[in-house]
Amino acid sequence: MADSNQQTDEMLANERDIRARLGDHPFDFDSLHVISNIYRAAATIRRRAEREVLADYNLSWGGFTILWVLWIWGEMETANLAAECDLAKGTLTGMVSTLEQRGLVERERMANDRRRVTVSLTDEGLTTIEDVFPNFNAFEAEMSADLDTDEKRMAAELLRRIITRHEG
Amino acid sequence: MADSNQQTDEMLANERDIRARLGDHPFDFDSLHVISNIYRAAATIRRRAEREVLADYNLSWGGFTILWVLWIWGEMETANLAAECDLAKGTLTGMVSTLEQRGLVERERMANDRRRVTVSLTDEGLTTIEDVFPNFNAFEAEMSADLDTDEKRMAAELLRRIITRHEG
DNA sequence: GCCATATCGTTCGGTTCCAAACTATCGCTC
DNA sequence: GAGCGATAGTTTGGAACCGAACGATATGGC
Repeated sequence: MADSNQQTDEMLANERDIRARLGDHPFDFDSLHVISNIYRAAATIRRRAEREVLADYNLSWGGFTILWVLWIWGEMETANLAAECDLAKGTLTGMVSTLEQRGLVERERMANDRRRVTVSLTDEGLTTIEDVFPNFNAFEAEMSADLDTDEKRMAAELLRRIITRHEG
Repeated sequence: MADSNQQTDEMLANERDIRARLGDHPFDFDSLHVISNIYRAAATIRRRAEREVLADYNLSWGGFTILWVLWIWGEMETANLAAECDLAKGTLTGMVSTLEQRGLVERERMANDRRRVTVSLTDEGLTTIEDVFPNFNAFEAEMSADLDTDEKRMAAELLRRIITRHEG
């Protein structure tokens, strides 16, 4: 009992010390909150998407993204596909292999440059993404339902400024 | 050459088909762009943070987050720490073990309930996070440097609305 | 033509992460 | 006070992911 109180006292003292320590320095809390909220929102979105939408189709976030990009852009070289999906090329190789084994995409080595490989949707891949995407888009709408249209566009624009500054 | 043109033609035709297919349905592009930009921004931020800031201290994003949370909040039970770090509790176990082996945090089984475990910073963990955090915060500022203060607060608020709706 | 260099995709080793199964402990009920 | 749900942390199995090293192919200079 006395032990437990002592623990609590120590904890409170610790917290005061720590807050004082943080207060000492002119940290940039506005930047901190933007960055940490971006990360937390992304993690929440991904977990929920995989559980509530993609699990029904046995797709991971990355697998879905690959199908989506191939759907929008058509046949693509591996390097471009990796860039578009925002994945390391080594990561992409494995995931494309998985999708290929499941018959959703196919690889083809280019005739004029044998180093290059293109990836494209199979018929089954096409029907899959056509099936998944409406559900995924409904999920996206639900996730952002507390924002009105202007706010969504604002958020997208602010994020775009962060992304493009640091990718280009 | 004719082969290459044929490929290009096929690709263009594919793209037209696909765009037409997308155009057929009333998809919610505003929601789509918010969600995909959140995810892409988060991935960019994490990769750069790990490479440019955390690698010097041999910390992963998750490891850094644990140290940071313990710094701010002091000694915490495992379950609360997992929630605060936005990690599955099983994930936390492994990462705390790693940090413990490196002498940055320590575990203690609670006396009044032997199931519970508290985690806290060691002295070395404290000096580490005191050393890392200013650099990390500078990195956060750099990542969001194209946003002015109002825009940062706006972005943080919009993201908070997405997070809280779907975590609470 | 031939070697040096650059550029593809893949492979490899390691970490992060989750969900589900498991173990140990607690608290409640009879 | 013995059993039986509930709860806390750990273990397990597997996927995703990165960076670096690798092998194969193309290209340019000599």
